[in-house]
Amino acid sequence: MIKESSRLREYIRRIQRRLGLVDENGKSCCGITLSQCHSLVEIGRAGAISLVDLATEMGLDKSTLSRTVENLVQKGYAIRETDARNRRYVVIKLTEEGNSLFKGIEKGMDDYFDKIYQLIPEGKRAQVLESMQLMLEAVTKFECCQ
Amino acid sequence: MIKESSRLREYIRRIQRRLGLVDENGKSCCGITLSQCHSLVEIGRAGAISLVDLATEMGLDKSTLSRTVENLVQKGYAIRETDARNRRYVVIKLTEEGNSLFKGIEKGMDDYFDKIYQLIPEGKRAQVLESMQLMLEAVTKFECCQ
DNA sequence: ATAAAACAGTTGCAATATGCAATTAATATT
DNA sequence: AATATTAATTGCATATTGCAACTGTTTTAT
Repeated sequence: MIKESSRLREYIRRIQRRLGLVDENGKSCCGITLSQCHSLVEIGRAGAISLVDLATEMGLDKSTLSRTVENLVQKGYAIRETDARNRRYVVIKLTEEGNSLFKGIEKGMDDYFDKIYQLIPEGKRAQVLESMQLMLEAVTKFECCQ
Repeated sequence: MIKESSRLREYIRRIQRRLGLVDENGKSCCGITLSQCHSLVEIGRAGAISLVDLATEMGLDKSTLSRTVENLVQKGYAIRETDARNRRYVVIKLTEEGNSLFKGIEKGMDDYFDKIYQLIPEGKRAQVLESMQLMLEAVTKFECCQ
């Protein structure tokens, strides 16, 4: 007999793998790498963000993000300005072009999740949604209280 | 009003991020890299596997896996033998030491998911489990039928 | 007020990961 | 028997990542 928590683990493992593939596919259409894509989306969501905040948000070293942002700037998708109120900070934003790329990525992901959602039996959708929320709460609780 | 599929997307996004952190922590205690850890677990689960099968299973190029396996061999966690029945193949297996590392990783992950499962309200656990299964079915269906 | 500490960001360095293409060796096909 | 296919390895190029050192800016402490 298999433990229920093991079943949970296995489901999540497989879902993660599938979603990883989606991520990979998304990459190829952007003309940017996956890391750059992730950074771009974070910047787009934030609107404007400093380097350390971006690094913290993404769980990566600031040096890594410094370079990734540099790449996005090179490609014309982002700009860096020094923060007038505190000149240690840079304010990272998307350019027009970066913003439309961001919107495109967001739309692509939304479309994907629309389709996924439709593939869940209609009578089960609300339950799945609630369950994902419960799942998120569980993993979040674990983080802070372990 | 936020679309339900967008809520789904956001939940999954955050869960993924949390689980990624777990993965990262798991890494540091192993003395091996995350990629090596993933490969080791795949080999451990398979018992014995060829390089191409491993690469296919993990969705990576066989050259990448060739090197990762080489690293695991170097560290004494895996062995490569040529398959007697078809000498083009190598049979990749874990050594004693690799196997106990594998078991340790599996145990760590199982313990983690046990705790997560306990953090889900008792009356909701069965529902969450069923929902994860439905979610997996949905993303799998999308893959094959899109 | 000035010296020291803390902080944000960048850059040099090293390790790892990854895919493609070419190569080698073994097996299957014609 | 010759050719094609397949499994694995290796050379090459690129990307990712973190740590540590360094610069410039702001905050804190004396």
